[in-house]
Amino acid sequence: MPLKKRTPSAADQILETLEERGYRSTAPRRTLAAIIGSQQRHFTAEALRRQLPPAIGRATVYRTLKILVESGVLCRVMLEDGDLHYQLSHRGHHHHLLCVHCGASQDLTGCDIEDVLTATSARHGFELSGHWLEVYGRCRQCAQQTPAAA
Amino acid sequence: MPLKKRTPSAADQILETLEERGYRSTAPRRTLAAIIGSQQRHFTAEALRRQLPPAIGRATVYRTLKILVESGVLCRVMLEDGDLHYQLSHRGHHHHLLCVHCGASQDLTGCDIEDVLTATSARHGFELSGHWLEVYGRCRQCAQQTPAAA
DNA sequence: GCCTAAATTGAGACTAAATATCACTACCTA
DNA sequence: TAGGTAGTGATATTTAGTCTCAATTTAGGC
Repeated sequence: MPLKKRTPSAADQILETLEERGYRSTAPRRTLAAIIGSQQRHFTAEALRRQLPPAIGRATVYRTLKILVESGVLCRVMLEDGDLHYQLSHRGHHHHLLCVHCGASQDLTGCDIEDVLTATSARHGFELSGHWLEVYGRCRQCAQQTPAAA
Repeated sequence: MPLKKRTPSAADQILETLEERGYRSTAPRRTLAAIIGSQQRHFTAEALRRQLPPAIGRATVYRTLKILVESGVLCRVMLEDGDLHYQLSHRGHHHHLLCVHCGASQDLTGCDIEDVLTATSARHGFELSGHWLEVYGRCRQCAQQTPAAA
């Protein structure tokens, strides 16, 4: 890839991806990109909207989120309570280790779960086409801070 | 399996579990149990409600479903499109193989996924507490009927 | 810079799923 | 069979999201 003057911010990268995909660069999208790029955690659509200037309509938020998920910029995270959140994706198929204590999330890639799944499904005569996995627990830090029970 | 005087119906088993847990046997619950016991597939709360006499209020349906999930009678199934369904649980922690073609679901137990998960999480310093896995694909029958593509 | 077609936007109506409230009712045990 | 309590259901409300459509904005050719 070509050398850039400075490391592109997350927001820049988001806008770039949209452009590559033929989406126009608009003011609302630039705002969205900036706010999304600044998120430290996974977030819900509504939580995001609350951080946005009210001039940006609900429809735009949901439309943009959908586009960003399709484009691989964001991925959807299902919390233990069924809440659907979003977070910046680090590309490719992966799963999340979600800390139920502090809310941090860590990507889980290159693991052998896929293989196990394929094999197990085959045993059941199933032709695997996809799966959804979320793993809940406590991250290293939280586990240390609150030793045994919750 | 042991021979019983008569096999208790699914509905009976549901009511029994509720009683064990200290819930009262009421007319609405008996109706619910009968209908739930007769389901051939996973179902949504609203689909269930449509099969119920309209005299049974929405609140009762949702309340009862919640109780039944807590009691382990039902388990929640997340469909690929994000729809939350319920189905009779065969006890214990398990996952589902969901056929995206015919909607059938098959339990996935005694597989080695848990071990892989535990090991992988540990590598990340994670203390695993739970996970959610749904597997999508096509069951043996559907795979045979529609050979290659969808 | 100007112009236009096409993409995008946002207000707001609408839907669907689910929860909350609360007066009333039915259960069941003493 | 009386009475305290669990349970119920009508209804309002919340939440999360989609849809519509007129008005606006953008990209790109001139």
